[in-house]
Amino acid sequence: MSISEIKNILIEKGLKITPQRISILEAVVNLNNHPSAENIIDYIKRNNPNIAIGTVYKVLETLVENNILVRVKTDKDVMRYDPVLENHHHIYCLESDNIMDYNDKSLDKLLKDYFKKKRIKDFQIHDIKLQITGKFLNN
Amino acid sequence: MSISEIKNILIEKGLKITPQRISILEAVVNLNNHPSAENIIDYIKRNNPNIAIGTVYKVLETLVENNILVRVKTDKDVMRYDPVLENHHHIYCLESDNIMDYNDKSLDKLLKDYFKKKRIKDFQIHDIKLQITGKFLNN
DNA sequence: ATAATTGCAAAAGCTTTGCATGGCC
DNA sequence: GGCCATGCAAAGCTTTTGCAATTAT
Repeated sequence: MSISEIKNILIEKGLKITPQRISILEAVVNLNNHPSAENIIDYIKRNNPNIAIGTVYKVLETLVENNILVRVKTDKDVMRYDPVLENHHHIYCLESDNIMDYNDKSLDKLLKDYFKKKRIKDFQIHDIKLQITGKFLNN
Repeated sequence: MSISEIKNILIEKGLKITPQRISILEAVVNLNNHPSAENIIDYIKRNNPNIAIGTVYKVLETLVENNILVRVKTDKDVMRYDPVLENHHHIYCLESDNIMDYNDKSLDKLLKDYFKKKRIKDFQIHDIKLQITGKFLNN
């Protein structure tokens, strides 16, 4: 994702464009691995050593509020961040901190059809995400 | 769940039976709402004001290690705990911190059949949990 | 111009840790 | 009796907060 695409995302949401916001969003997209705040800070500091930790947290908060990122929680204790691209599921590795995206249109359709028929009482479903846990083979 | 059932769970796992472990496990089961450590401490202190916070965390750790409890992932920043009864899914309320259990055998079968046919490359699925988010109506 | 954002440092959670004391088997 | 669990308090981490200085529109 290019810088101008990132700028467009910010503009669309009516957010001011700042170098910090650009590099943070760029980091999350480029790291592409559901980074924690710490991962993001490390990544940015490689090229731009002057970014305040507080700023990173504030920017992440803003991006989550504006639906540009979502928080992903793991069994461990650190918050991780994911770009909102489209609805997708997550694969959690039992043996490492790896989180992989899982996209599967036909699964989504299956679930959609299933819950169209089978309603949950007094509940309006907004969305459904799968947490798939397991092991990667032969790595 | 009775105290003797709770004791049996501990015995089965070869864990020593202590009043603290019993009341913590009892709290998680009775609260029945995916309590946080804080919720558990509050609940226990009603009847037994002398329990150390550190102990609660240590016991929770032990219970998770022994597969008696699992940690529940939320977008917020607090860890919550859930008894391991059977595989079940979670309904997250968008408007409150409520997490509800969702059991659905036919859904489980659907998913099992689906992933029997559709494999994920180089990955062995251990289990699949749904995170259903949405709103409760007319409450 | 002015309203929003950043940087910095301090503080605020939640959770973990170390060690002496006490309790379970 | 021996070993494991508990209590307590301190420390550790991640995240949040307040405010002055800076920057984007």
